Amino acid sequence: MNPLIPIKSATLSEDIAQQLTNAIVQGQIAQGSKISEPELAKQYGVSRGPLREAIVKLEGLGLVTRTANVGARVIQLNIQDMLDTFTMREALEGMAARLAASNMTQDDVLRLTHLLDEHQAHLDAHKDEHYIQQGSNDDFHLRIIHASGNAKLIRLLTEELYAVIRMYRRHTSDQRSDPRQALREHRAILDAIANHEGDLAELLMRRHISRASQLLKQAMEQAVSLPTKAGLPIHPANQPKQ
Amino acid sequence: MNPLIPIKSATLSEDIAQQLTNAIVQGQIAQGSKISEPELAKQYGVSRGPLREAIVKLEGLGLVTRTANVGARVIQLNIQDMLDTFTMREALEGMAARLAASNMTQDDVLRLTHLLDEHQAHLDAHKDEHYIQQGSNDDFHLRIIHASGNAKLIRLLTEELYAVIRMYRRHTSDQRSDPRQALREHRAILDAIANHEGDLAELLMRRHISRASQLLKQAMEQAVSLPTKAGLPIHPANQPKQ
DNA sequence: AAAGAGAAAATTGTTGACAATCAACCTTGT
DNA sequence: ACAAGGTTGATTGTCAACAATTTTCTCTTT
Repeated sequence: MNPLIPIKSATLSEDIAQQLTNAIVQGQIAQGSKISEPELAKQYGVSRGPLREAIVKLEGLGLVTRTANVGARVIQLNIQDMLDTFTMREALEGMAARLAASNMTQDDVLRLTHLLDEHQAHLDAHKDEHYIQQGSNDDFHLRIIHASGNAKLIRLLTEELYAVIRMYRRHTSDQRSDPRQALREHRAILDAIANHEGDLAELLMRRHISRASQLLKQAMEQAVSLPTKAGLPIHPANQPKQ
Repeated sequence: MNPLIPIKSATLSEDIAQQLTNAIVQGQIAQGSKISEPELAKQYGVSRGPLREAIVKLEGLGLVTRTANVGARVIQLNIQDMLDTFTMREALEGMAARLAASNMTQDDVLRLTHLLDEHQAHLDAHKDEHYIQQGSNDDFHLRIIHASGNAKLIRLLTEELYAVIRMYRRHTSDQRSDPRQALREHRAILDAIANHEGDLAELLMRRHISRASQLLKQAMEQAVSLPTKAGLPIHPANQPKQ
């Protein structure tokens, strides 16, 4: 289905890790399903060596769990884990906002303001399309994170945690999220940063993420009470255990 | 030098990862030195397969950096990375303290109080031996972290970050750290938790860690101005590049 | 003698085969 | 009929050899 498509990086194992990550985040490999090494190896046209390395990496990213002599399974999204993850995100992105308030120059702030203006314009033009907003929502957060100037923090948030976060957002079609409210909150955060008010920036970022987490929670609670949603097919053979 | 010693876990790769982690944290493998797959494989008496998996895991832990077709090197400790790491720790353990303030029962608090009393007694008995205090210092922090009840936070702090943190503490013999002061701060944090004052507990934990980070920074600044310290041997063949 | 190009050695990336473990099925006994 | 035990099949863990890339050394040239 996905036999060695586009991006060729230096090593096969990196490629596979990338592709597997995307496949899992986008739900092409169902959550809770088993990862069969021979099957995937054949599918991607590589041997089991690089594939195993990729799986080990995914385990580090928290996308799969491995048990010795049994194999790897894609994680099963659930409310508690989501809340736990977003609480961590609160702490980390809150700190990022605080640091950004110290680091960002007038120019940086101006560029971010323009970005938010674009979001506003885009919002006015396309009244309903929430999903496109998703990407720009990320944009703002990623900019703040990078503006923190903390290399370790950047790596943790953008390379290790974001895969799971995106997975949660993607699999729960949070239609209830209000892009205009989010934009207002973004502006408030940016204001605090522009005034170098680290405390306030952190507080606002935390509230912003906390609110998003509550919305996601409601969406997930509604989802479980509903029949299995489309887009989340569970193949009989891959069914989660127990 | 370390050919397959004690702990046998389910899989070779896990063993090796564990042993390599210890060897790096304890400085038996010098920072900045190259990791030779054939050499280590022979040393541990395994083939290169499991060894490579272990190295991939260590890369996830941030203990080594890998470059394609070149190999892995142990990280090189430096002040900036230390500060970045401890800033993250501030955010995360601060949040852990806040959560602990909500979660811990009267009994939990009592048990932790006893632990701190033991530390006090130990301190009174052995006036000077800082290094033993190190372990008990960890104890307190680990207890708080676990008391947070946030599984993701626990995993991140205790399994992914602590190796590097321990490495920083071990390699910079921070004799300037004052165990009694640390103990006082621990008591203050615990007080806040006992009173369910999340805000205060977070604030105090942050200050506590920030202070430790400043002390470490001073120790590292002093260390670099000194000749190569004993316990950090750099073999000619393993010398860091450039 | 120094610098650069080229060849040789060593190391990493990848593969396919073998060994060990687990899961499912079948058989057997009560 | 059901439970327990063993057997078969498949999957994971490990190994040793091959391919590709990098590094080192040597030889040539200026």
